[in-house]
Amino acid sequence: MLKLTNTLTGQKRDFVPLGDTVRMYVCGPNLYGPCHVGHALSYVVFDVLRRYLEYKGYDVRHVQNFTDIEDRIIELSKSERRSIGDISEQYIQRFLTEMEGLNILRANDYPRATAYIPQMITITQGLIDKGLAYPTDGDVYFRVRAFPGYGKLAKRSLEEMRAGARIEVDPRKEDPMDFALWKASKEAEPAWPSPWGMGRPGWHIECSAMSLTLLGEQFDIHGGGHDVIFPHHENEVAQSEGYTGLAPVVGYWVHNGLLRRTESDEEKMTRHSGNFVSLRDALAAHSADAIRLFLLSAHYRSPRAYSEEEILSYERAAERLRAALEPGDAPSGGRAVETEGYKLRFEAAMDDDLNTPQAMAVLFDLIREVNRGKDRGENVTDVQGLLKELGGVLGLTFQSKIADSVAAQPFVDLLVEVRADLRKARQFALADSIRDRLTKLGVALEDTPQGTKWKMG
RNA sequence: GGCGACGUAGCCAAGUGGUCUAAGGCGGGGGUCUGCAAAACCCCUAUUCGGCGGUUCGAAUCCGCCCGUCGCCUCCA
Repeated sequence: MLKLTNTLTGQKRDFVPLGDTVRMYVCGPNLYGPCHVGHALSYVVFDVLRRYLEYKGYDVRHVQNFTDIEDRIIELSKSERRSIGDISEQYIQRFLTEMEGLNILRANDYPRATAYIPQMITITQGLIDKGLAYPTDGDVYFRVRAFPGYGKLAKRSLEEMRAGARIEVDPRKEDPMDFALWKASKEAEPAWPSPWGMGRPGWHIECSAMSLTLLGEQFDIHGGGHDVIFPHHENEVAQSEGYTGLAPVVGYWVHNGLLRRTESDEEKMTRHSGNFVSLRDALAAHSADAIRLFLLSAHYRSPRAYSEEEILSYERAAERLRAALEPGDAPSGGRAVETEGYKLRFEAAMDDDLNTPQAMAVLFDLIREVNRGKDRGENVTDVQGLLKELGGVLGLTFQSKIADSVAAQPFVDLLVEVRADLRKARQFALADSIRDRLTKLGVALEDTPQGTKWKMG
């Protein structure tokens, strides 16, 4: 039985979906810039959650939003004199390419905020009607003190938050913690007609509108980074539960820990500070498997530091994984290796709030089992099958980053053949010299009883 | 200042009351195999879990204090 930690209750509990299909909403990116590895951590974590749910036999409906209307996109649009649609389209394409590069499964829906303006207006009006929101000068604010549970997700009282407020208080707000559902449009900004005049939505309302529309008034999982608990998700709870009168809106709030840029930096990655490693750069330098193994090597709720060196160490581990899946040359039908125990261990680890470090340990034990079986001349197809299946739950591709250069292939083959003749003639000095030179060029040779194998990378 | 996490080998990281003289990865050392390598396999690499006290028959795991680090407190995955 899968257990998940719910941020709202702070407790790890059995995962029981509300219906036949698991409904999962994951906070997606603001489209004002490229994604970084911190985003990748979050999306990989929820990709693994989805894959594991599907492995366990659930149907999963996975929705991830695109925020295409927000202060920063508007700023960018002004400074670059491009339309919001143009900018968001560019970053959506880049996002999808990078997700594919990381082997993250496509969500069932990628709703864009601007496509849900009518729903946001409906919810906003509904909250006004219930006395949970009030319009002022074309803005509409949520009235936090009218919502009794405000602060329950972030586990903070209104008093505590008011005391720590570090932003100048807008005098039109009834309470400093009241937040905008709708903002009156300023000059030269995108705007939509509403009962309160031309304007645009606040940031938080989009997720309420899209999740309620696409997943229903109550759904199973809502994911995102730890930094988005307050105010974003806190406000979403207030909006959604305030509007529908149903609680909880989300069965399991799941939040991943944040990624820092480096050990020495001691600061989380953020785009606005420029303190980040772009996902594109990471993908250019490393295989998807190495990046995924690195991101999954700590529990998803732990904060991490990005480390090239560490990813490189997982590059080697990923290479062992690939090698283990190469067919053994033992006659088929030999003694098969027992696999059931490994499968159970893997499931027990994943059931325990997605303990991916432990699940990875099972994978590495399986690799050893495969290699041992190969050495003994046993039939390892079953173990390899399990390794591939469980690795697949973690979204591993078993592909190396650098595809062997097709053009160079015949020349390498030629050198390897020449070297084989030299070895036969016991001309070892020359043979070794060829091997050394090839090694320096990035071609690794391996002499096996079946002949010499080589690979690039 | 308030709230919440965390501190385990050279590095990363699981484990949260007895099976822990602590998983797994990377790195390092030795061995088997090999013409020599590589890969693979085998063995070794924390009697100890930030420090000091306490609870308990028993603590890395619970409690208290201290030291250090991080996150949130309307930009944020």
